[in-house]
Amino acid sequence: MTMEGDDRLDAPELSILHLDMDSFYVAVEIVKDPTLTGKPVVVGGTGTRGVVASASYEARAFGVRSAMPTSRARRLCPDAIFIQGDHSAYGKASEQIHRILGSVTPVIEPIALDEAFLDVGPARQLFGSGREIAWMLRERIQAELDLSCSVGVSAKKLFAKLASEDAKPTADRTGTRPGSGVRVIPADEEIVFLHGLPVRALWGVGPQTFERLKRLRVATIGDLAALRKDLLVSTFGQSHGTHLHELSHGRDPRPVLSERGIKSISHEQTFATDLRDRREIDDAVVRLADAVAGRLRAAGVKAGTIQLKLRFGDFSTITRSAKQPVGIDTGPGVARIVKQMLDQLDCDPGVRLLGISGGSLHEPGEIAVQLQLDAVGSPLDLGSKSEDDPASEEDWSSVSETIDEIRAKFGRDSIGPSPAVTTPSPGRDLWGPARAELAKQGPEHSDGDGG
DNA sequence: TCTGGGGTCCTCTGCCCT
DNA sequence: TCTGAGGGCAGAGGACCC
Repeated sequence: MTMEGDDRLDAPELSILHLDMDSFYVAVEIVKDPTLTGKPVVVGGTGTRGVVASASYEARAFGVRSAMPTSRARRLCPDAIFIQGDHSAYGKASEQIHRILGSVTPVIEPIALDEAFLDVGPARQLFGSGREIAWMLRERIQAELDLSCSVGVSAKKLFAKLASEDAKPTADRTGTRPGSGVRVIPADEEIVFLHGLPVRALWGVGPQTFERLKRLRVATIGDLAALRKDLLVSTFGQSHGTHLHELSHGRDPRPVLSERGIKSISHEQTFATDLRDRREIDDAVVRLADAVAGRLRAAGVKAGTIQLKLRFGDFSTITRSAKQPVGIDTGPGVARIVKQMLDQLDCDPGVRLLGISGGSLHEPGEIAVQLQLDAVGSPLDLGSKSEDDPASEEDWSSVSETIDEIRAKFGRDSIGPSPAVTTPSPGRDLWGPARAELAKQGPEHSDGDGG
């Protein structure tokens, strides 16, 4: 089905697809409640400190954007319908989307719940050109899930990503306009397309880099390409400078990677009001540690490093991390390490956000324990076990297994350390302080399925 | 205007060792 | 024994992505 007179759009090298769902969270909410169709809808934290996770195009027409504080979104669009969000529903929709994608190619690189790169090179014989596969996927997702997406097609990830953005619907003060749905960028159009775009469109140019580029009088990617590589390297460092230089010239050799192992697992929570009482902070530590540990066990890994993140009332943020002699995957183990780090810090200014992350992940037994000649009094000295001894992690492991079994049967919040039971443990279905506010209302509002 | 949550990667800095 | 240079490593923080 080649478009007449333009075989370039079906060239065999155009096999990299970037699929991006259109205002995904809102779209899923509309499937759940079709009466929301055509209305300004905002998904995100509904508390005083939340931000917008996704906005319908009707809301975007009022200037509402992702990552915008919800308080501002409310001012811009007072009539918008604000929804806390239901991450489990988004996860299920994402699984269904990936099932459809997987029926076409096994080479899928998930970027987020609503976004993925695909290499459809091997699928061309069965399903046609990259452009034809893009339309087919788009139509199937619309027909089977009632969700809309935009697809970019190119020979490189860089252009596939920019093309999907170009194919998206748009919204501004003058109203909303549908996008093309699929955009193909053939090889001979790459540079013209690229150099006309604002430099902010480039992958890796965030607010900070954008400000520094502005000072170099760079507005478009074409302007960036005109700069010498050594200037970019001296301004942004070897890695980032080279990256910008290469991308600005359309060079992007990155393959679509279907296997991307997780490197860390984290949970963080912004509190409705800053915490000053150490007991309240410890309760939050226990909840977050329990959530992180649960996910570590679910992933079948242990953490070799535990990281603590604190954001204070003035928005200043610090991190502390501690390497562990033994892999950690239990809530009490994680909590003990974090509390030790907290003991060294001054929380008096008030803790706005607390985060816990497990890194240096490895399978149980993969690494292990760092051998020490002087084992007596070391973490390996099992003869001197105590609450604060990392070796007691072993004791908690069997308890944690039992907890996991009970949760599998009766729900996530059916059992856990007391702060995690009375307050829903952080999950992925609420944003921001709204969760904490909900938690304050009592256990009957727990988002688990009870027990 | 007032800034979420989850994750990755990079740079800088300080410490330790040779 | 002391000192400085340089490499390796880990911790902390920043920037970016969705």
